[in-house]
Parts: sequence; structure tokens; C-alpha cells
Amino acid sequence: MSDLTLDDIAEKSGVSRSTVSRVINGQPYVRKDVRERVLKVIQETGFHPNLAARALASQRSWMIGLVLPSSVSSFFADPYFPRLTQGIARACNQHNYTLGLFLMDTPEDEEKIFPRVSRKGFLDGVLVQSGRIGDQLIERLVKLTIPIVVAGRPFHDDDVSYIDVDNVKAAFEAVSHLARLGYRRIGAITGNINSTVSLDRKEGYLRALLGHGLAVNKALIVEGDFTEVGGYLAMRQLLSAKPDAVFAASDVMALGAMRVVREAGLRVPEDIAFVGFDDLPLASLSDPPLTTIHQPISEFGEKAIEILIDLIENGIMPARQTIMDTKLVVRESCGATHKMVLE
Amino acid sequence: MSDLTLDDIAEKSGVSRSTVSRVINGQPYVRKDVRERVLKVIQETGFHPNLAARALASQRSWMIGLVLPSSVSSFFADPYFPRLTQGIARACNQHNYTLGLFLMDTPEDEEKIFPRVSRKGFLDGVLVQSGRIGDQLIERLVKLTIPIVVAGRPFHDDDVSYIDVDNVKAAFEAVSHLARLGYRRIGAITGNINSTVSLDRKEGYLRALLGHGLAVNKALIVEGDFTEVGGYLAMRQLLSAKPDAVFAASDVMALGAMRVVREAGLRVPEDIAFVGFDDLPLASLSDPPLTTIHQPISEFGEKAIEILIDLIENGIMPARQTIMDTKLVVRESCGATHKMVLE
DNA sequence: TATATGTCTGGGAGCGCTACCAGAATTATT
DNA sequence: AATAATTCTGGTAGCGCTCCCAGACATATA
Repeated sequence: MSDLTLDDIAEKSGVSRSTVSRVINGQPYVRKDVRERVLKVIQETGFHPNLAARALASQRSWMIGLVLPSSVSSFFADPYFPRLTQGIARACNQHNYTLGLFLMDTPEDEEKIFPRVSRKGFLDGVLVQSGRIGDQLIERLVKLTIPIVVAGRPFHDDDVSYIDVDNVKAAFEAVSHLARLGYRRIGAITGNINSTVSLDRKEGYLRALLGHGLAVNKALIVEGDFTEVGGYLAMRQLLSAKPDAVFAASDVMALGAMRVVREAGLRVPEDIAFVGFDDLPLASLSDPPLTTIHQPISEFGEKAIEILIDLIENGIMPARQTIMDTKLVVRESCGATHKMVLE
Repeated sequence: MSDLTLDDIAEKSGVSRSTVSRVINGQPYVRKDVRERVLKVIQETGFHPNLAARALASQRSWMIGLVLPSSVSSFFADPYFPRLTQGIARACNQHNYTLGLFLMDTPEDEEKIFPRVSRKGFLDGVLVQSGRIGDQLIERLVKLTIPIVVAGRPFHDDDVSYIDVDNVKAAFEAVSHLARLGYRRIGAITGNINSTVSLDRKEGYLRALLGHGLAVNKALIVEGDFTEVGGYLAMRQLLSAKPDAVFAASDVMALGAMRVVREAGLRVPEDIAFVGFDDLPLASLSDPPLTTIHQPISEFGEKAIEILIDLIENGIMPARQTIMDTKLVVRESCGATHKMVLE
């Protein structure tokens, strides 16, 4: 198809290569009729400039890398990441960037991919998902001079631009909601405790207990791993501590946990109430519908890309932190409607 | 970091740029000690060749595009696609290709992205997800001379390399299994009927009925859309036709459908048996565990990439069709174990 | 009319590689 | 020892763009 070059188009439209370049890049200083003539030739021939050549000459690839570290293995177990990816892809399209996907399965993958990400002139910027404690990847990437934005608060957040939701506050609200409904033995199923998300949500849980004069009971806190199975296993453990309500750090885990309750012959929310986190479409479809924290996942991705592009196009500025809002969505699993009916 | 060029490395190791290039690309005709010397300098400096320059000079970008047409809107609704993407990403890493993700939300996106995909010298090859009938995208891509592999049988399958599972056979087996268990009123929840997957699975369903002397009843066939909500709605419609078993064209739809059964106060499999399709992790965790057709999703993606790379590296050969095997996984939702206990 | 200011256009250098070619150095063959 | 074959190395010409500069042309200002 487009084996044509700028010179071919130049010749066909009787101008110089420079002028064609100007037309293609929408630059000023081209007479109107000339511009139209060139545009017409481009249209007719179906010409598209060679991106490799453009990237080499302009030192810009118009490509953004999305890096998902191997430590975040739940990518495809948790619908969160596909949704995030979707938001990111949409934003990239909108801004005419191509999205490169760097999905790492294993730490060895990381070694293999790192050079590719770090090559100068290959990526204009990188969006990295925050991983687990001790993960060196982000720090290594930050050391390169390449523009970078982290999705989710990284452990060393000094001097790194990142975007996150206020997990502490969100969890605080979720658990406070349960406390206000009168639950006294509120359990928690956390995510893998080696990530900031998990730590922050746990922190919110603890603060809420404190704020409502409830004692912290270690037996009521179990670590999950953001998967349904993880939620299931955690809940089996939690059951013996006899919680009257449970805050799960993700909807998927809440669903797994609720399965345990059902299998034990107990009811949600009458015997054990639940609040989840994410507000995936699943949440409103579960039985009973799940009360949860709504995260604007897709917008989160879009915003992340916008920040990154700003960084790319307007240079390195002091690292910027962006915190997005969440919202408690009350459905039936927390027993709020149930309780109101009773009163 | 790597603001270095080949010439810098050449100078530092006292050889010419050509020799360094040979070393980097593992070409022969470099004296052993020279090679080692150069390698050492590369290591020490952390040099990585500029990919844009390499792509321009060699006319190879080492980049593969994964194109998901807007008609496949269920990218994040259905865990199938994330899993597929994972397999694809893994294979790309393994073969040192970078994966470009072209996720189209709307038909307008398609217009915007198409030029980017078709640009000569930008992508070495394209893997496209088969879309819906009338979707022009694949045909447009095929017209370009770029190597292309379609995931899922396209409508016009002449002269296009594609990879798929034998959906007809798989559905046939699933439904035959139900028929053998003695169910007589076997319903079907199909996918959007404008795609080959859906048509093929429906075809398999019909053939199985035929093969077991069961009448085809239009009221027992309802169109879904591969989402849980779609399955839910389809089942509500299906319920009045009083099926004793249902074949759902995806696990996710089966799950939605089973929810209807539960809400109607009926039991699975005693009142209505179910067989799904995909064998997602969800399937073994549902209540009851779902009998389903196992697809090797991740391997499917890997195989697709391998075919594409072969196409890229060894030139255009006659279009190749690859069909992968599926397997019926019997769990409890079909009532097989239940029936055996009764007998 | 002469000069300044602004608008338009083409030429040429260069981005950092690969690939080809010619010649030097080394080894094998007569 | 002379020649042929092979291994090794550097020089050079692009790949297809962008970007800068100089000059042509058009319009505004004195």
C-alpha cells in the first residue's frame, strides 16, 4: 500500500518534500491552494508517513508503554485491570498515541522487557502499575529520564508522579457505614498486604473501627489476594471469628467470601453483612447486590494518560500527585435497606 | 540513559560502527576477542540501540499489533479477552516482539486507528480479533500487504490465515452430553448471532439435537450477547419455554442464566441443567460448579502469535487455518454426577 | 518608491541504525 | 612459496522523515 514516501507525494503535487511535511503536520506557512492540492494527492494515494522515520527524525515515537509488573499477577483474574486498560487505550487513541503493552508474567520477563522499555526514542513515556513492596522496577524506570506516571501510589512516592484514589478514606467510609448500621464485629479481608492499595484500605478499616470505638481484633483481619478464591479461603478462616459484617478490599473477594457464607447455610446480610470495593458491574448483579465503593476505573486510566502526555509534551515538572474521588454505593449486602425495613 | 549511539560504542571499543552492529545482531565474522571487548563496553555503558533507527534502516519494527474491533465491545465484560491478551503478550515477549494494543471503542475509533495500523514499517504484522458480519475491518487489513492472522474464523475465510477452535464440534459435544443424560427440552443461549463464534456454536447445538432425535424448538433458542446481563435476560425469556437443560455459549452467560433459575426458586441441575463454554476459572467456582467446554485460551493466543511470526519471518505462504481442540469438562451443573447417584 | 515585516517555499543536513562492498588479514590448498 | 579460499573489518550509501536556514514573494509601513 503505502510504499510511497514524502518525496513521491511532493513530486505528484509539484511541491517540495518540506511543504508536504508541513501539510501533514498541520504547520502554518503553506498557501491555502497548495495545502489543498497536497491534501488531495495524499488522500488519493492513501499515503501515510513512515512512523519509524518520523520517530527517528523527530525523536518522538508517539508511543506510550503500559507496564504491568509481574508482581501484579491478578491482572486477568480481576476485572479491574481490563477496565483500566480500556480507559488507557481510549485516552491513547484520543490523543493519537499508540499503546504498547508490556505485560510481565515472571521476574525474568521483567529483565527481558526492561531494556525494551528503556530504549531511548522507543517510548515517549511510560505508565506503570504500582506493584509490591521491594519491587525495584519503578525505581529503575524513574532513574531513566523518560517521563513516567505510576498508577497507584508507589512505595517511594517522593519525586514520582502518580495517580490514585484515596483508599484510606474510601475504606474508612465503607467501614464507618457498617459501624453506623450497628455492626460490632466487623471483619476485613485485605488484599496482598505487600501493596500500597492493600495497606491503605486496611488503614482505613482500622481508623474507622477506632473512630467508632470498636476494638481491633486480629482474628477478624485476614489477608486475601484480590482473587475470588482468595476471598473464599479468607472467609473460611474468618468465619470462626464470628464477624457480623465484613469489609472486603475488592468486589471479587467479596463475592468469593459470600459464597462461603451461603455454603455455611447463613444469609447475607442478615447473618453477615458485606461491603466490597471497586463497584464492578458484577457488584450490582450479585445475590444480594453488593454494597461497595465505586471507583472511576476507566476515568482513572484516562486521567493517568492525560497526565503522562502533559509530562511528555510540556516537560518534566515537579512530580504531581492526583487523587481521585470514590463514592459509597449502598445496595443490599450491607443490610442498610433491610434494617430500615425492620425499624 | 542510553543517549549513546553505535558510534560511541565503536569508539570506546576501538572498532568501527559496522562491527558493533554485527556484535549486537549476533552476526558472524567478528573475531572472538573483538566481540567480547565490544560486548563488555555495551554492558558497562548500558547501551541499547535506538529502535526507531533500526526499524527505519532494516524495515522491520519488531512490533505486532493486536487489533480488537469496536464490534468486540465485550473486551472487559468477558474475561475471555483479557486471558487471550495475556497469552498473546507472553508469546510476544518470548519472541522479542513488542505488542501494540489497538482497542477500538467506536467505529470512529476504527477510522482513526486504521491508518496507524496500516502504515508501512510501523507494524511487522497484525493479529485481529474476528468481529461481526459486515465488519469491513478485516478485509481492509487483508488488502494491505501486511502479514495478518485472524483470531476466530472470519466471515470471508478464503485466503486469510486464521486460528480458531472447532466451535461446531465443541457445542455438539456439549449438547450431546445433555441429550445423553436424558434431557429432552434443551434450550440454548447463543452469543450475538452476527458473529461466526455464535453461529458455529448454534450450529453445533442444532446438529446435536438432530443427532439425538430431538425437535428444534424456536422458543428454546434465545440470543444473548456474551455478557452476564445478557445471559440473565435471555434466561428470563427462556424460562417460559420450560427447558430442562440449557446450553449457554459462554460461561459468563451461563452464570447470569443460573441466577435467574435461583431467583425463580428452582434448582440447578435438578430443575434445569446447564452447560457453559470457555471453562474460565469462574466455572469451577460457581454454585454449582459449571460443566463447560474447555478452551485453551492462553495457548490459543500464543499459537496465533507463532503463526503470525512465521508469516512475518518466512514470507507469505498459502493462508493457513489452525483449529485447536476443546474438551468437555463435566462438573455438577449438568446433573451428570447427580444422575449417577440416583441410579 | 524604498524599506520593513510577514508569509511562503525549497534545499540540505542529520536522526542512528543496517546492508552492501571492497579491501586487509588470516588460513587452507596446491 | 604462490595462489586460492575464507574470515574479518571499515567505509559509505541509504532508510524516510523533521527541522533549520536562506531566499523568494507578498503585503504593510514610512
